Amino acid sequence: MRDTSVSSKVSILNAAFDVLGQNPGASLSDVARAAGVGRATLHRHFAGRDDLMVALTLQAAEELDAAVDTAVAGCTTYTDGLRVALRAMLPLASRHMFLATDAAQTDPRVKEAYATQTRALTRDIEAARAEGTFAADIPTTWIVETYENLIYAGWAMVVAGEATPNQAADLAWRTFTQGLKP
Amino acid sequence: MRDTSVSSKVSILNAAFDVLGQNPGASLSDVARAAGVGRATLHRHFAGRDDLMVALTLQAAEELDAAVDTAVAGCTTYTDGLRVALRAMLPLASRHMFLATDAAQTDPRVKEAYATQTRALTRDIEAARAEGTFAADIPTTWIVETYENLIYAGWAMVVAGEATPNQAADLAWRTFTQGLKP
DNA sequence: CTCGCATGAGACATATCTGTATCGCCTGAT
DNA sequence: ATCAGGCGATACAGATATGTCTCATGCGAG
Repeated sequence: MRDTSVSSKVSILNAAFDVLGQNPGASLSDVARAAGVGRATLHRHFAGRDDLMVALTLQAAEELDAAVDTAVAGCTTYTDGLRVALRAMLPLASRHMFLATDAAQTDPRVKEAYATQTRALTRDIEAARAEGTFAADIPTTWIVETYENLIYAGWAMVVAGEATPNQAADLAWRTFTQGLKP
Repeated sequence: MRDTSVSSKVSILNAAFDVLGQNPGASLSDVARAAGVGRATLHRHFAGRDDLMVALTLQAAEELDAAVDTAVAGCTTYTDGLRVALRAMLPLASRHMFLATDAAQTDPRVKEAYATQTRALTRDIEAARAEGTFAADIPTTWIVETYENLIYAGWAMVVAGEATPNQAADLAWRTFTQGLKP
């Protein structure tokens, strides 16, 4: 078998991340054109829009897992793990948004991937809390919410050209722990 | 003139905030049904989807302005103004999102409303910075980004039933200024 | 060189959305 | 009571998206 099939499938997924990320209502024709493949080829690899959305979401989850796992490999504390995970996740923020999208949320695999992701983050935050990183009277759910939204904020800075990914990650982590006061 | 016309127009706008806020790709039939009016009536009040989006965005901007203006009336410092403005904006977060949507961004009135909103927030943050509220080495653009994202985070807490609007606003403001550390 | 297979282009049918027009009904004003 | 105007329901046409199928092409494996 030629390897063009896997190649075009990857092209479609990458183009779909771009096109559907910027405009979730874009047509599959737009996605196929952006991928440089025929519309029929897209339908050969994905049954339809829903199938494509599920594939995108699962790949986003996979990429996030891989990036975070690699990044936190050398960390000795959970707090430091959160710091480097934020740095690793920030450039993938636009893909991470697919996880939170309701679109493919009905698929059981997607639901499981999202739940696993949230559960892992919650667990690490609880562990970091035990290390004394967070105030005792702040709910864990708020910490999770803050963590994710600061990642988006950082990525917005990068997209706006106001910061490099690492600068944005440092700003986000500093704000996460200390806030903006002098 | 009977007042039913303004009534149904308001119904449509409110339903559109809900329906299109939750699913931007929803059809105008869905909006009309949620508003409890016929599809034809929707077209009588709004020329089409674009027109409706513009109306939603302008009303969101207007509501935000009014809420913030009322809230900050008695504030003596810009820093305190930011604090109470956050509290006032948080319950309107789902409508504020329409301002950031690219959908109606081509309309000049929408562009102006969005630019005015951002400019006012930037100005107030600069003024609060002069009051010593923010560290000198943090860019104003990042402060703006953080402010808006913490509002969304707070609203997410409210939607999830994890906090009341005021509790969420307090958490957001505390995180904004001091971060999450003990 | 020849064959297999994925692909691109395009035809085709179907479904949904959209915008417009029409008609009868009902409500509230006079 | 009468009347004007807003409304719901419905029909209709055009546009777009979607899913399926066919056919010729080109590239690589054997």
